[in-house]
Amino acid sequence: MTEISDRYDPTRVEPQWYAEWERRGYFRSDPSAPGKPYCIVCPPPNVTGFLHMGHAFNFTIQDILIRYKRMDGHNTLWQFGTDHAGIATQYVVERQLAEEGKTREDLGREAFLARVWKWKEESGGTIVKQLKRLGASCDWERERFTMDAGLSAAVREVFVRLWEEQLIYRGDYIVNWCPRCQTVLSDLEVEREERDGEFVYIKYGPLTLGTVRPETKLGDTAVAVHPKDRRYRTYVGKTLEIPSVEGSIAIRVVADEAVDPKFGTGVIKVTPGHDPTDFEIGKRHDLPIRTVIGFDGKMTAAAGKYAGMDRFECRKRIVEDMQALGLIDRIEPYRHAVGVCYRCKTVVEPLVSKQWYVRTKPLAEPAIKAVRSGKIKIIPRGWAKTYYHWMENIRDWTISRQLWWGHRIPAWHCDRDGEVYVSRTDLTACPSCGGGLRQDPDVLDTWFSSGLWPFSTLGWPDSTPELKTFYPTSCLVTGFDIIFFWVARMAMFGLKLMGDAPFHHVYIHALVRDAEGRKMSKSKGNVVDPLHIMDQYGTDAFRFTLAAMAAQGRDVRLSEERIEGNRNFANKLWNAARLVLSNLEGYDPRLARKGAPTVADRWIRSRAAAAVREVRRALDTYRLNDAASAVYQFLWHELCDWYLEIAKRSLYQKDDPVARAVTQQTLVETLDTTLRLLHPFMPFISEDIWQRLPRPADGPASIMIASFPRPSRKAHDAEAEARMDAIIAIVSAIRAIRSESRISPAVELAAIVRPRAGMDAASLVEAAPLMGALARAAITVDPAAVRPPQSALAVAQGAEVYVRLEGVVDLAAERQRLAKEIERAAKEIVFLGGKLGRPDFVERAPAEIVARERERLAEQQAIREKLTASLAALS
RNA sequence: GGACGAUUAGCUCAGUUGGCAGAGCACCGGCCUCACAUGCCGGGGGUCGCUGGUUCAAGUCCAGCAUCGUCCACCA
Repeated sequence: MTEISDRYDPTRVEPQWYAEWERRGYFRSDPSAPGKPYCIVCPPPNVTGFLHMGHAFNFTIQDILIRYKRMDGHNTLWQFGTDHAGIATQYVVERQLAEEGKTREDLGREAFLARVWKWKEESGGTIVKQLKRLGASCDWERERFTMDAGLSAAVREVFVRLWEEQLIYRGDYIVNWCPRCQTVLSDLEVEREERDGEFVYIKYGPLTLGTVRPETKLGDTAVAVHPKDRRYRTYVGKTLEIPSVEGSIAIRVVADEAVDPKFGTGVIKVTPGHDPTDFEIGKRHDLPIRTVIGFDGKMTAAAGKYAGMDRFECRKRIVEDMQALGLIDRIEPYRHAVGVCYRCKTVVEPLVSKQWYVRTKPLAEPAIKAVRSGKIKIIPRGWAKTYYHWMENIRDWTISRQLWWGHRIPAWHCDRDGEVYVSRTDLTACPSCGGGLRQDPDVLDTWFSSGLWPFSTLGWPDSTPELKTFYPTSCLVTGFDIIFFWVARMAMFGLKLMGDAPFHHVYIHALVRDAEGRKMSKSKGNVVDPLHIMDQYGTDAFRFTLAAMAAQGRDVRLSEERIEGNRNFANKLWNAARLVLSNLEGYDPRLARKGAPTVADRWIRSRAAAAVREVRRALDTYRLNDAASAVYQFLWHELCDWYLEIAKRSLYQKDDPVARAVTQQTLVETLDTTLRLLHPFMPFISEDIWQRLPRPADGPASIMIASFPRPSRKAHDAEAEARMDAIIAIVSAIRAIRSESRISPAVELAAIVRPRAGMDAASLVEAAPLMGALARAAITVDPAAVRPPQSALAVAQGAEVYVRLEGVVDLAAERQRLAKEIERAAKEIVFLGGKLGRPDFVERAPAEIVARERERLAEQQAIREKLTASLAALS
C-alpha cells in the first residue's frame, strides 16, 4: 500500500470502475429476479440534450436511491429513456436551417423530418455518456425513446381509447397561438412577462372605455358593462351607432358578470376573436366572431385598410388615426403581464381555431383522490397543495400542435363526406364512402407521450413481465417546475389506463442555482458545467455535495468551496484507508478472536451502528442531506479523529499480536461498513478502496452488489460510549489547557485525573496510558488527589483534571483562563437558579426536566467553587 | 389579486415530537506529530427578521407586520 499516492486521484478510478460494473452487468434488471421490486422511471432528458446541473442533481438523487435499494436486496429497475421534445428539438433544427438560409417549408415535411432524425442520431448519445460519467446506474439496455415504435404504438392506443370514450374531442375554441412558432400552445406553455404598454381610453359614442389592445377594436362585436352598474343601465340591450376609424359602426351593449365595474371606466370592448374572456362573453350573448389578426400575426382582410399590417404596427397606426378623429379620450402608461411563448418569448395571440383537446375534469378527479388518500405521496408535503390547486381548476388540455416533429395525430379526414376517422392503424380509404383521405397534419403535444412514460416504457399496451413486476413504480424524482406538465398528467393517464397510480412516492427536489442564488441560464452566463466540475474535483465529491445540499424545499446554491471541501473529504477517506491497508500485514481474524475488544473498539462499533441507523432513517425519508452529513461526521470526526489515532498505538506496537489483530479486525469491519454506507453517495472511491480490503472469497465481488449495512441492536454499547465520552472530554480538556496556556506541543505534560463521584474510576485508570498518548501527557488517575499548587484545573465530564504548570509557563495566562471559566459558570448559575426558583417551573415541568436542571446547577456550582479556589491558590 | 416558501454565526445553510442553538467555509492562535497541510490541535463569533399571543418552557406552535423569492391568475 505504500506505493499508493497520498492524494486520491479520481481520474484513475472513475472510468475504470464504471466500465467494470457495466461489463459485469450490474445495472441489468430482471423482472423475475428475487427481492421486493423497486423501480424508478427517470424523467426523460431531451434526446439531443447535454448534461446540465438540473440533470446532474436529479440523476444523482435517483442514483443514490437506486444504489441504496439495490444493495439492500430489492429487485431494482432504473428505467432510462429520452424524450423527442417536439417544439424544442424542432426549434433547434429550424435554427440550423435558418443558418443555411432555409425554412422547413423549403424542405417539405418528409425531408425536414429526415433532417431531425439525422440530428437525433448525431447528438443523441451524448447525454447517456455524460450520465455514465456521473455514475448513473440505469439499466442502459432498456433505454427507450418517446418516438420508438413501441412507445408510438402506446401513444396511438391511448389516443384512440380516449377518443372512443369521448375524452378527446376536436373543436373551435380560442387558443394561445405563437405567430413565430406557428403553433398552438397549451396554457402551461404560455409564460407571463411584465411589459410596459399604454392604456388607451377610446370613445364609443356616449361611452368611454380603456384597452391595452386598440388594434383589436376592429374585431369588436359588442361592448359590455356589469349588469348591476347603474351608470350604464340605460344602454344595456341597445345598439349604438358610433363613429369609428372606418366611418360609423353599429355596436351592441351587453351586460355580463365578467366586467369589473371598478376597473377603468367599467366598460369593456368585446372582441370574441382575440381575447379569451371576450370569447366567453361572446358565447353567452351569441355574438359573432370577427378575426382581424391572422396566424402570421398580421391584420387580416377583415381589418379593412389595415389589412396586411403587423399587429403592433397596426396598434400604433390605429391610435394615431383615432386621435386624428378625436376618438381618443386619453392615454395612460400601463405596466401589465402579457402572455409570451415559453420557447421564443413572442407575444402570444389569442385566436379562434380548430384544435384537439383532452377533456381533463374526469381524468383529474381520480388523480386528486389518489394524492388525498395517500396512494400517491408527494414529498415534501407542501407541493401537494400546489398540485390540488392546479388539478381542481384544471382546464381542457390542447393537445394538437402545428409542428412536424412528434407523434402525428392518428386521425384522417375525408374530403368527400367531411368526417373524421380516428384509427389505431393507418387508413388509406374512407371507411364509409371509400374516398381518399388526408391524415391530420398536426402532431401531439410532447407531454402527451411523456404522460404515458411510467407504463409505456415498461411495454404497455402489451402485458409484460416488466409491467407486472414494476408497476406501480416506487418513486418518481423530479423538479417542481414540471409538476403540472408531467407529474399531473402521468397521474391522470396512469389511473385511467392502468387503473392504478403510476408511482407511490413523488420526491420533488429544488432547483440548483449559482453561488449567488441566481437561476443558471445561458443568457446570464452563469451556467456551471457539471462535466467541468467532475473533471476538477471528481464525480464523488460532486455527487456528495449535491446530496449534502439537497435539504427538502430549499434551492441549492452550488459553490465551488463546498465541492472542494468534499473533495477533501474524499481525500480524507483515501488516506484513512491507506493507514488501515498499510498496517494489515499478518492480519488474521482468527487471532483477533482470542482477544477482547477494547473500550475504543466497542465505542467505534457502537458509533458505526448509530451512523447506519441514521443514514437509513434519512434515506427512507428522503432527507439526503441528513444522510450525507451523518456519514461525514462519523467518518471524519469519530473514525478518523479518534479511533484511528487510538488504533495506531496497537498497530505500531507489534509486541502484542492479539491486541493488534483485534484492532485490525475493528478497522477492517468499520471501514467496510463505512464504505458500504457511503457507496450510494460516492460510488467510485468506495468501490476502489473496498476492493483492496480483505474479505471472504465467497462474498460479493463488488461493493455495488454487497449488502447495505443493517443496524444491529447489539452493536449499541451505552457503557462503551459513556466511557469514551469521558476519555474524549479529559483529553480535550488537557489539550485546551496546553493551547490556552501557550505550552508547546513538544512538551510532555504531567496531569492528574481525579474521577468525580459516580464515575467508574477503574475504567479511567485503565484508560490512563491511552489518554496520555492522545494528550501527550503523563497521566495518573487518583480519586483522592488534591490539586497541586501551580497547576491548571479543568472540569471535564466525569473528572477533574490537574495539569502541572510549574516551569512550563508563566501563570498569568492560566489565571486569565480560570477567570473566564468562572464567569461562564456564574452566568449559568444565575440562569439556572432563576429558573429553579420559579415555583411554576418546578411544579409543572416534567420531573426529569427539573431534575436535569438541578443537576446542571449543582455541577456548575461545583465547577465555580473549584475554579475559584484554584484561582486563589495561583495568586 | 391569490397561494406557497424564506428570514438562525462574517458567508452558505441544517435544526424532525416545544426541553442545554449546530455544520461547512471564512476568521484568530499553535503545529510540516511516521494516513492525510486537500492535514492536526485549540479558540472567538448568535437579541434565531419585527411585534404580540399560547406554554412551566418557543428558533420550533398561533396571529399580525416587514423584507426577499417562487408559483398560479382571462381585470380589459
